[in-house]
Formats: sequence, C-alpha cells, structure tokens
Amino acid sequence: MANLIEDAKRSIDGLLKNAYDRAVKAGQLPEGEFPQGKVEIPKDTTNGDYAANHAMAGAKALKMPPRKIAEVLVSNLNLSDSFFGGVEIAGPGFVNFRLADKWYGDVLDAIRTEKADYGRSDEGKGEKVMVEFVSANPTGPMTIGNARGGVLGDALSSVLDRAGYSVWREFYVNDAGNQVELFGKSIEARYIQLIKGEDSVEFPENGYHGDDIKELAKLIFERYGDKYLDMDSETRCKEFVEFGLPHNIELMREHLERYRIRFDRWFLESDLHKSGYVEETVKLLEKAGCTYEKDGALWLRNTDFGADKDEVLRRSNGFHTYYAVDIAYHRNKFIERGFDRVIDVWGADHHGHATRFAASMTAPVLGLQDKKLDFLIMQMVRLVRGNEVVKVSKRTGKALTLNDLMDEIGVDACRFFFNAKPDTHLEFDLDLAIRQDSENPVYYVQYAHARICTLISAMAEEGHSIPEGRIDAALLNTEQERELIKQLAQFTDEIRLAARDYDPSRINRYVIELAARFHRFYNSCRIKDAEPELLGARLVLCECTRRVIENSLDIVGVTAPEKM
RNA sequence: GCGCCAGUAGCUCAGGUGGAUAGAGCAACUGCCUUCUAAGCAGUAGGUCAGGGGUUCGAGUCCCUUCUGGCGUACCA
Repeated sequence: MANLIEDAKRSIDGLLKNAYDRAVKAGQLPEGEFPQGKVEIPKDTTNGDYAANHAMAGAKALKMPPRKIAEVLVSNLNLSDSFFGGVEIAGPGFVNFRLADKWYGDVLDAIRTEKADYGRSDEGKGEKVMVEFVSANPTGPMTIGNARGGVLGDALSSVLDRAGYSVWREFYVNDAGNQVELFGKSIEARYIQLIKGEDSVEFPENGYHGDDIKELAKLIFERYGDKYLDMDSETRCKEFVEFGLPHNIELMREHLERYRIRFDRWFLESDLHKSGYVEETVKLLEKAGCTYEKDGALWLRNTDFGADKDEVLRRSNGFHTYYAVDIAYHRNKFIERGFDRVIDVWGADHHGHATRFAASMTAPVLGLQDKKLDFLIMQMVRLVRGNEVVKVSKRTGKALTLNDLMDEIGVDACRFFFNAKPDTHLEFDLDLAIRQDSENPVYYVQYAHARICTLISAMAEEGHSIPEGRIDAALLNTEQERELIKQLAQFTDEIRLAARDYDPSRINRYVIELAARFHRFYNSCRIKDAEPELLGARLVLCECTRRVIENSLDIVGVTAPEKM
C-alpha cells in the first residue's frame, strides 16, 4: 500500500525539521515553533520535483527574510539515504528538492509487488459506507440521467473501496406511491386501447406515454388475452402493477449488468411500508413533538432543524409522503444496518430536497448524531444533436434510454464519457459521441494499453522477457521516463483525493495524462534497439504503466484491450 | 423574491483547498512512419479567468456586489 508521493512530502517535512533543529543548536536560527509549511509539486519541473514554502511561512515568526531562512535550512540539510539528490533555493524563498534514483526505483517496485492492488490505501480505515445511486423509477426504462448517476455512483464506490472504505452499493426501488398507481392506470389504458381501439378510452392526464407501456400491455394481452376486460378497475390496475414492476426491475437489472454495475442490494420501498417501519418512524417524530397537524395533514417542523420550510409527512388522505418514507429509509440505513456514512447520488433536480432533508436528519430523536449523510449532487445532462436540444422526458416517452445509448456508442465510451465532474452541466452531443474515432479520449487511453501489450509480446518473441527483481532506476534517466514514473507514483494519491472530494472523474483526467506521458516516452525512447540492461529496465517501465492504466480503467469500468 | 450549482482559449473542459510565466483535448497551421501500433509524437497560434470592489508578500482559487445560464422552492418522487 504505497503512496510514494505522500512519503516524499512527509520526508521533506522531516528533513527540514531536522535541519531547523541543527540550525537552532548552532545558533543560526531563533528557537521557537518550527514553521508549518506546505510541500507541493511545482507545475514547472525547473523548480524541482517538490517545493517547500516553510521559509516563507516562517518569516514572520522567526523575524527573518524568507530567503535567509531558506539558506540556513539548506546548509543544515542532510540528504544522504533520502529520496532526494539535490536541493536549491528559488524565488522568494522556496526550497526545491530533486528526486534521486532510489525514489524512482521504489515506485516501480511498489507497482510490481502490489499489482492489481496498487493504488490501495487504508485512508478510510474500514469505515462502513453505503453509496445509493441510480434508484430509477421502475415505471419505465432508465435514461441518460441514470447513465450519468450510474457511472458516478459506481466509480465513486470503486474509489472509496480502494481508499480503504468498506463500501456497499444500493439501489432504492420506488415501488410504492403515486407514480406506481399512475403506472398501473397507464398500462390499463393501453390494454383497453389495444383491444377496443385507440379512442375507446382516454389516456390518464399525467400517465406514462412511453412505448414501453404499450409493450407491457401487449405482453399482458398475449399472455392472458382479454380476461382483465371485465374486471373492476382497481383490481385490474393492481394486477397490472404486480406484473409490470417485476418485469421492469428485471429489465433494469439486465441493463445495469450490461453497464457493468452490480448492486449489493435492491431495496424495495414497499418493504418499509409492509413492515410498518414508516409508521413507526413517523410515530417517533410525533411523540418527540416534532410534528403538528394542519388542514388534515401531519407536518414535520422542519424549520426547527434549520430548513427553509416545513414538510408534510402524512397527507390528508392518510398516505405517507415520499418525505416520510425517505426519513424512514435513511433511519434504516444508519440505525438498523449500521452504516457510518451514507452517500446519496442525486440529480440536481433533487438538490432542494437534499438540503431540507439533511436538516430533517439532524432531528435528535432519530439518533444520528455521530452519523454522516452526504449527497453527491450531479448537474443535469443536456442532450444535443448538433444545434438541436433533445428533450428528455419520461412522460412524452421520447427520451433516449440508457440501453439505446449503449447500443449507439458502446459501453466503454459511455462509462468514460459520463464520468465527468459532477457539479457541472454535461453537454452531450450525440452527433459527436456517436463517432467512434480519435476524438473520444477513451480510445487514446485504450490505445496506450494495447500498444504496451503488443510491444511486450513482440519483445518476448525476440527473447526479451521482462526482467525479474529490482532494476537499476538510474538507467531510466531521460525526462520522458522520469515524468512517466512520477505519474505512476501519483495514482494512490489520486484515488485518495477522488475519494475525499467524491469526484471519481479525477481518475479520467489522471489516466489520460498517464497515457500521454507514455506516448511521449514511447516516441522518444526506443526499446527494441536499446542495450540489454536498458531494454530490460524500459520493459519494466512499460509493464508498470500497463498495470496502472488497467487499474485506472477498472475503476471507471472501462475495458483495457490487449490489441486494437 | 429566496436557495443550490456553474461562468477560464473559437468549442469541450482541467486548474491538487492561496503560490513561481493560467493548462490540456478538439478545431486551424507546420513538421515526424523502408526502424517496437501515426487511434501516436514534436511544434506554431489562440486569454480582460463574466464585470467591479476588497483581504495580503502573492487571488482563477478566499470575502462582498452586479450580470448571465441551469435547477429547486407540491398534501409528486
């Protein structure tokens, strides 16, 4: 579980601290608190591989000009046996360190030892985290929005898992409530229309207009004929729902499987109703005096918890609102199932709900004081065909489904493309995305991987296998080789940051940069005609690069092809 | 009205919690394949970081304000 970047940074902190102590002992610096500085990787490598700003940060406390402090510190540095081979002072007082061969060798060793586990850390200390995502309504097929949420949730889960959290993926099935009733009525209308003709019955005003509903009606007719025609509407709708929901859920499961997403659990909303858990949770809030009655409905005093408005828990018709169910569901996640942290991946059209809901969850009676509820709010996807905006609406039934999209552009491109920064709108141009050419960055990365695979097997055929054991990193001394190794070293830290910020799209950017550095190396450093030792060292570098590309793509859920 | 998210090159976007001369990709232009995959590489050009104030050694990044776009503000979920 190596993180050579953090190791290097920590090491610089230690080296400077020792230098400071020596300088104080020699009377060169005033005694006091060692200045808290930051170690960074400069954009421009002429400023070294790592830059420390301790001298600048300590200028005030030590009452000396930063450059002078830097000079004293550097003159007291002892770099022997460290990761570093050189140091210089630059600009207003930066102390710039240059990495030595040992560090580069350690990076390659770590990758070769840890293999598929390279990139893992114990940052999360096994904390139990649930990521709930997709949770699409089972009343119809999944859409482009679900495509984005699916990748974000899945990649976030992967990143958290590798960062040392214990991760649980969950799909919440809204198989109860208003929209399910509407679902039944929509099938009913289509069923009757199918038998008695288009104009025989009016379609429900807010019903689901999609073709999938017609197909469900057709399926029912093919299987059971007109036996539902004389039934009373209520029973008929109930039976249609009982037929349609499992059918749709199974379809979603299939499509998500194709999308390379597998959930640990599909949690049914209806179970919360059946078990009485919703009722129990609402009673809890009622007893604690968090509610009041108005206009025949039961309201939650949400403003008491900092929200901007109160919420209805039980409608005047006696049914619980989604809001009450959501509170019960999350209470179940934390209390009954013991998750320390829950991350809900929601679309931006729910963000208002998220803030109010987060307020509700602080109600003391729920007992979630030491629990953590977070939201990953992703902005909307705007579907465009050239200059034309494509409307996405389940009701009109004209939305492009996730499955259609996978047919059109392939799963790899889909997964890679939707793993974009969550908090910006995603403009998805279908004309562009449908093109399977170099414009799509996924090919750029996959090409690098395939290039390495064929190279390694071609070399093997010529009798050059990858050497065992530690290689002499001093051989890999060109700028391109050093830059490539530095990028390989960055992987563990990149995962840590992606987990910390709930931003798995960092891995996309990371692996694109990794591929770029590999291509640069490949173009400037010949392998085939190199001296045997250098050839071996470069093969090791190739193999390490291949491994890290594979590990990265695995997080995003994209395949790493051996040839293209 | 109020709240959340965004505004960086012609287009799509990065910018590591305040650091050194703001970066990629695409599009445009110029080079590099009898030599390991040219789905690649090297280079040129392209900027009032939406506007205006402020905080400090130092701001794309933090604070205030104005403008623009998206979303939310249901006894729907």
